Amino acid sequence: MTRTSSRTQVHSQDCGDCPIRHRAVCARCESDELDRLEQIKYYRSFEAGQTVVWAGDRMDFVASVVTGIATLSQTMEDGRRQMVGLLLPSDFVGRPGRDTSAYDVTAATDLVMCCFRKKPFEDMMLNTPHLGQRLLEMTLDELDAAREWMLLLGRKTAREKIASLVCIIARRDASLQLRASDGELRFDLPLTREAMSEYLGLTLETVSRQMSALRKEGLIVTEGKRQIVIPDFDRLLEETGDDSDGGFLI
Amino acid sequence: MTRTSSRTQVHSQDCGDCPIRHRAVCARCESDELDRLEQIKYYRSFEAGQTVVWAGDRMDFVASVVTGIATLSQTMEDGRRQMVGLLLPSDFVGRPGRDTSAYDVTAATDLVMCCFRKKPFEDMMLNTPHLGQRLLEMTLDELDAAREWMLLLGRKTAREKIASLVCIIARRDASLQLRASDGELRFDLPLTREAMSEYLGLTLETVSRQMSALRKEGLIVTEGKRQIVIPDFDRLLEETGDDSDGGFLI
DNA sequence: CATCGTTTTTGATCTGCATCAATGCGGTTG
DNA sequence: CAACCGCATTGATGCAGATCAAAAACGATG
Repeated sequence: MTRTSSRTQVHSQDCGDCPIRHRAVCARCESDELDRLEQIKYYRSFEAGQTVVWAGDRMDFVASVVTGIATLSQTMEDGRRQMVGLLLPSDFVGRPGRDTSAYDVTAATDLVMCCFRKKPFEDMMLNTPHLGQRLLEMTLDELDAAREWMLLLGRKTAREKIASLVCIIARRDASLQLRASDGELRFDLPLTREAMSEYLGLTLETVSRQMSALRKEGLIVTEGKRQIVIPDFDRLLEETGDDSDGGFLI
Repeated sequence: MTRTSSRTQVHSQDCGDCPIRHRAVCARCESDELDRLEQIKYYRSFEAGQTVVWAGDRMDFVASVVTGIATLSQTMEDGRRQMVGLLLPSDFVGRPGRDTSAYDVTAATDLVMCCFRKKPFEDMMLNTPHLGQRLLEMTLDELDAAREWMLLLGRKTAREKIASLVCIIARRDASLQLRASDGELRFDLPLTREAMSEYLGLTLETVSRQMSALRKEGLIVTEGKRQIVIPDFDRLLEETGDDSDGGFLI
């Protein structure tokens, strides 16, 4: 299966404070529309751990992540939590046409979001076709990501889940990072063990144990608090259970 | 959390052979666009068990389910399978802007699909805003469903998974079925134990055992091959682990 | 109606991950 | 520097669901 997700291709052209992430598309929008966007946008900052909105709360804006990481999570009555969205810079939050959040939105790291009041944003969508088209494309990408995630949750072992997550972060982060000549890959893993466990449908103890196992086997190296080095990306990939081709790497 | 999914509201207005499912929206499209749609559409039938397309295969059409049930599945190298989409009549298949299928598409029951050659369909999307808007809305609904599904896969027990699936099918099917006066709900469960296990991330043995357990406790009654009766829907709902309000029932 | 293939049920056993519990490790604060 | 806090690691044990295996139910077919 060759999965040429447009997510990856677009990523290198991101513009953090553009609501629709893809500079090439924005440039095609009429300039007065862009001006109007400028007028209705504002920034909000959050500290790591803070909640942006709770599931069920009124949410009268849509937004895109400028810097940091936000998560979407669902919680069951008894407290069991499952992350259902991981938002990196340039990712979009919020659903046009709905006025309450369906998920807890949380700042996993210090976070800056670029917000747009929802009503004006929706109005603009009506007469700016590119906006809707771009949003559709992004939503389809997210749906693909969600389905990949479902395979992970439903069928992968703990070890495969961990390897997959590390590879996913590495891929999404790597465009911004340097890659050493020998294929070594160095980047930040900005999630706590607990956040990782919520992403993977595991307990944090299992996450910790499996991280230790991968470390002992030399598949990953941890440097300091959150910095991670992957000496051989392809070898780690083999632990994910995914198709070896994968369609695209980095 | 009140989840007023537009999926449910729209459902009662479905038109099976309309590509975009919602008659009220279609009616707003200019009639010559509708005519052109008519010209490029054609029907395909499949028997239960047949594969519509394999992951990675060329897919030069988009389609909507007319009758029957189709599934989207991902397969790992060693054969582990996870269902990632369950398509009932009026649901949409295929991604504009991608020419290979990312998933195995399979007929879970006898199936009729209404297909549109992709190129003309994409052309038409460009100058029929409503088409894109409707598609965006449907994709957002699917994303919400996928995220609900992720919670099920990552955090629910086998028992909760089974109860959830039965309730999901009951809800989606129920609009077409009769509901007895005493709150009893009778409908078809058109999935094999294996298909259920692929949906839920379980083995078919576990599915069978948990179905038996629910049957013994009187939460469900099976009549003949695939007919299911839920004597008390609310009581079954309590077994799903979901918020008791749920936002919307049936 | 007997036979056969498919699907489902049930049983016995095993195991991967959860659970419960304690210890370690920086980083921050008084 | 000591005390403390949040986070991570490691250990001991239990259990839900997987696995392996067999029998039963059901429908189709000659």
